[in-house]
Amino acid sequence: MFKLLATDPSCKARRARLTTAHGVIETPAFMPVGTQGSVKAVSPAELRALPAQIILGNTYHLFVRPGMEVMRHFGGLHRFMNWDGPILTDSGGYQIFSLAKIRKITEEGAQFQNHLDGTPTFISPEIAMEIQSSLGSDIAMVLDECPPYPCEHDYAARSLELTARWAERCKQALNSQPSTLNQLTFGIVQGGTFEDLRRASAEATVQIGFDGYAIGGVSVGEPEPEMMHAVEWSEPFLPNDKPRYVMGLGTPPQLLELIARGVDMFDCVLPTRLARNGTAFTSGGTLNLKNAEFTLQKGPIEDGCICPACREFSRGYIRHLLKAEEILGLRLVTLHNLHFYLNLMARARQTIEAGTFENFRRGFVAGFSVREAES
RNA sequence: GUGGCCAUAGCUCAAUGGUAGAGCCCCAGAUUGUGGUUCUGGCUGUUGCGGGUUCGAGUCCCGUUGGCCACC
Repeated sequence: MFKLLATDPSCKARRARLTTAHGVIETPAFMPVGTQGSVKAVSPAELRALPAQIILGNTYHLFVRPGMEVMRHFGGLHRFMNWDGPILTDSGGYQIFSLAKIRKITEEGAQFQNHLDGTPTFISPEIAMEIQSSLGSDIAMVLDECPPYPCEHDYAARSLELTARWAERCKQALNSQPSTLNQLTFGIVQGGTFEDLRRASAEATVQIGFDGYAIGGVSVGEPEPEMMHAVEWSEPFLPNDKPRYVMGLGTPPQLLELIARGVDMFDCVLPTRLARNGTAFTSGGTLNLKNAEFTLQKGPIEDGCICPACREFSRGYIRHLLKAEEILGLRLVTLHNLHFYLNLMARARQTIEAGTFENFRRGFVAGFSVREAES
């Protein structure tokens, strides 16, 4: 169930509410990534406190480890990891891109030599749906092929057609699985960086009919303008009354730019991954907290921030933890970065409701670049 | 006291008598449906000290200082 609550008068930004089996998601929403049944370095209790509304899991990764026998034994991913909120599971399509060296694509599906021990691992559209059903996913993603950048028009065209045929098979598989009645399923638009192919892919995916639509095949190495075009060329052909989800994005300014282009949902590893490498997000841009300039700084990562790291600890202490490779360091920066992303979405929701989103977006984007411009 | 081995970047160590290097540390940068990873740059030297041989010495010779080992 997806309900539009407000739209911005001067851009395509939407304020909406998506209802899933494990709860409601207020959009625009950011979804922390928990590939292996864990948002790296933080507990479900900490996620709830941030507050995260929904998290991601990954079909491919959970399929190879711990495997579906374990998952079914524990009654699904929610119970296994003790997260009772909504979970969206990526289908493994991205691994077709990221693990390109160890997989082969056929009409039937994707054959991997799994990345842990080389065991042959086959994921078809039907298997992807079955796995996500076993995981107890609230939002399942169809299996797609995510082609790399650059990608020739001809390959992108054949790829999106394969993705559409796989989407159709996912839909058929769902219809024969009564256990997935409470599960939402999203289709995925591909089409590379080509306007005609983005439209063709969007129309083909909408034709099949899903509970929501993702725009995939972005953040695969293309320049930012190409990425924005890929979204702009897909969005007009997606129904207004279904959620739109751009997969794998992005930086804080990118999220606001994409919200302005009509996107409702995001996931991205940047806040969690960069945190583990010592980079913190602030309204002025990113800080590499390992840098020597922070050694003696007593203030928080960001003034006024109410996250667990900023409430209690100084930049200098967190820098020390990071340099000393103390686990607490990357936990604190992860909590801060996730709070930053989630708070950014909360402010987007507030300003869309208030009709001031465009003003907020312009101000934030300008402020975020200040630091980069100075250096 | 005698004999032997050793001494090169902050650390651990390379370098036929022929432009003193590597790894780690340190200082920066990259990272977008996961990558605590990895990658890319950068800084760093009276080769313990003093002589000598040589066109040329980290390298060979003499002395000296310090460390380690063995033996009286």
